[in-house]
Amino acid sequence: MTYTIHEVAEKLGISTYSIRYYNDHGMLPFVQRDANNNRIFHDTDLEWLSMIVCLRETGMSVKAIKHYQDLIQEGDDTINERYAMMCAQQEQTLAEIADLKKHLDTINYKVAHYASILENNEPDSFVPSNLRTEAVGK
Amino acid sequence: MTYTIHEVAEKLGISTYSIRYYNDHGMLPFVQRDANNNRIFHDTDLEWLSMIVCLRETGMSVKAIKHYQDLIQEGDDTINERYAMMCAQQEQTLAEIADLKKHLDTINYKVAHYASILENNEPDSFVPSNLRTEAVGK
DNA sequence: GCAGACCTTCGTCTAACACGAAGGTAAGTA
DNA sequence: TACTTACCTTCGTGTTAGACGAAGGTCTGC
Repeated sequence: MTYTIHEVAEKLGISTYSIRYYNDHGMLPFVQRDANNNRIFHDTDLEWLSMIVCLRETGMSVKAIKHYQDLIQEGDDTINERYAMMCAQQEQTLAEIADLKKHLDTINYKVAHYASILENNEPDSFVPSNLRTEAVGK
Repeated sequence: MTYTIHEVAEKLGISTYSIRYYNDHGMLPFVQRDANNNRIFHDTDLEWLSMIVCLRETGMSVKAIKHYQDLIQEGDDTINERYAMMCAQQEQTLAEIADLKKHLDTINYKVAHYASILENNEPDSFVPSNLRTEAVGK
């Protein structure tokens, strides 16, 4: 089973630009070409790509992902470093989720604030209207 | 109580570059200057900045934040649009948290995988060692 | 035998900063 | 007074991770 770059893009929810970018930067070294030089992707490539997407979306840089992939290719001696990388990524992702939840609270507050104004038909000028009261809404 | 740009940067965990960038792009229109033309920040500026940080970290573009701020300055007629913006942001943030949690599962799997290899002193070559088995680790 | 739909590579453009350089000002100190 | 240190400013370029258009090749269907 093989896929075109467009099929892969759709399957993984990323752009063809990104896929070429990853390929050009050595992050997909096994992608084959057909007689017309078109990239052809196998399921294993898809798996790798989805790992790349996972790492990118959790904030790992392209450079670091490339390094991680190089480590894998170097073999068993690099398992310690790979382990460290994934631990760091785990921690960072947990921290980001926590951050987002905090920010979500602020946004929830804003939504409720506006909803109550709209419901009660209370104009904002009910409260002295200036930017200050708007800013964080504590 | 006023603050220097460095104090604000430290307080909010962002760079002075970012603060100047936001200021230069009209997102902090009330920041005053001292006799030497240095920016001086008040608590209300801090509140605004922390709202900017919240929106940026939940993925709103600088341009959209500027627009939101313009809406606030335009007054009560824009509450509907502001409400819509915050609702969209709320939804997007919820989606991103969900995404991150999914990715975290994948990373957790990797961490456990490496941990078990290191604990049992099992070399990776125990399993036919190639990139494929590494990729997602399902 | 040509249009349309793909594909490629190449090159420029963008957002949101990051950072260095050049130069001004203020405070501490020898 | 002169000098150093430590800020600040503006200006301009560099970076990351793509997004996108243009030019041109190739396959397919009519």
